[in-house]
Order: sequence, then C-alpha cells, then structure tokens
Amino acid sequence: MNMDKRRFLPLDFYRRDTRVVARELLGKVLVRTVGGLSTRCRIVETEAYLGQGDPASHSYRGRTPRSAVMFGPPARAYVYLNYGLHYLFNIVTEEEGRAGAVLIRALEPLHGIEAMMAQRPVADIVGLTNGPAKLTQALAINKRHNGRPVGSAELGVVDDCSSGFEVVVAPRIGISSGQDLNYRYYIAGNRFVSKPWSPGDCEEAKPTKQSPGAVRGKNRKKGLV
DNA sequence: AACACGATCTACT
DNA sequence: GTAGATCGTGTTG
Repeated sequence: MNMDKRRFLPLDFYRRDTRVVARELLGKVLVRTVGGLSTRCRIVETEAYLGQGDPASHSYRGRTPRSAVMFGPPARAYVYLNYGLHYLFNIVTEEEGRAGAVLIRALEPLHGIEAMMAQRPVADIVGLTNGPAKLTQALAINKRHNGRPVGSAELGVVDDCSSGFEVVVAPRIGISSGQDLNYRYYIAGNRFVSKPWSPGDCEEAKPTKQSPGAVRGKNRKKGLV
C-alpha cells in the first residue's frame, strides 16, 4: 500500500533562504488530493517573496493579520485572495519568526489530469495550470488552506529526482516595486511557464540562462503625453 | 467607518 | 490590446 509513498520534503528544506528554496523547488512534484483523487504536478515556475527589504512582499511592512503566516513556521501554505477573484498559493520558508514565502506560479500536470479538469475545464491542457491563479483553481486550493502544513498526501511536495533542466532567473511578474530583483525562477523551455522573459524588461535584470530568442513585435512602448 | 488598490484571468475589439 | 470583474487587506479619518 505504501510502496508508492514518496518522501515529502522535510522542514529543513524550507527552513532556508527563500531564494534558494524557490530555485530548488523547480523540478519537484506537488502532490494534491482533489475530490478523493491523487494528482501530481511538476513545479516549473516560482517566485521568492522575502520579508524585510523586499517591497513587493506582503511582509515588507511587518507583521499584519494577513502576512502573519509568512512569519510562522516553514512548510505551511500561505494562501490569499488576489484582485478579489483569485487565490494564490505560496509555501512558507525561513525559520519561524523570519518572513518568507515562495509563490508557486506554474505547474506541469503529470497525473490526475481528469480530476483537475473537473475543477477547471479547459480545451488546451497548457491552460490548466500555467498561472498562479489557474493552478489553485485546478487543484481546488483556497483560503481554507491558509496556514495548513505542506507535507501530506493531501498537500505536499516530493522529490522524484528530476534533473538535467536549465533554470532561468528573471524579474518577478505583476508587481509595481522591486522589479530590480531577480526573484523569479523557471525551467527553461518548459511550455507550462506562465510568461517567457521579454527583452523589454529591466536591462540589468537579465535572466541567467537560455538565449533571448526571437524578439516579437509587441514591445512597442505606449506613447506618453 | 470608508476607501484605494492588488504576486490575475477572461472576454471582447 | 484593453477593459472589466470583484473583495480582503491595510491605511486613514
């Protein structure tokens, strides 16, 4: 019965620098029970949100009722509602008392795809989990999971020893401050990554891997008054 | 007690 | 390409 049971990542994995955890979560497998069915997805894109010194982090201005989970013990889920519509899923990092969390931005579905499709019907499989709000819908993750442990069959991360992929480090997406920080990580060439890095971004914040590739005609800047 | 805004996605032009 | 949906949170009065 337990032969398929893999080891969940230990507390010590998460109790480290948030950026290291964000990078090392790439390639790991998120397991989640949806509607009584086991699902598995590979983590292909993450972002690090620190505490002090990171203006884009919810914990930047100290402990608040919302950000309290980020200051708590590691390996817990930090789930919050964004834009009044979407839930975003993070995993708390750092030692207790020090704020930090990794936003899970994109997943590659591996198993249990039908269970996920039941939560989020899509025509193209790519649209199932290629965004932070899409994946929480597909995996039925909501605010009820805020503060709950990440490390069980219901919600956990295991290592299936995937290797051999290139990691791209780039600026985070959708934030208005802290764009000079390269705290976004994704697997090069993976088609489930939410957004490819575009040359229009900060010049000093270049990704570390993968050629810039074809420049598309959509970096036209908007005319300012 | 009231208000401005955001770690997004979808639909429509 | 752009707008609209939609509400919890933090800040201000």
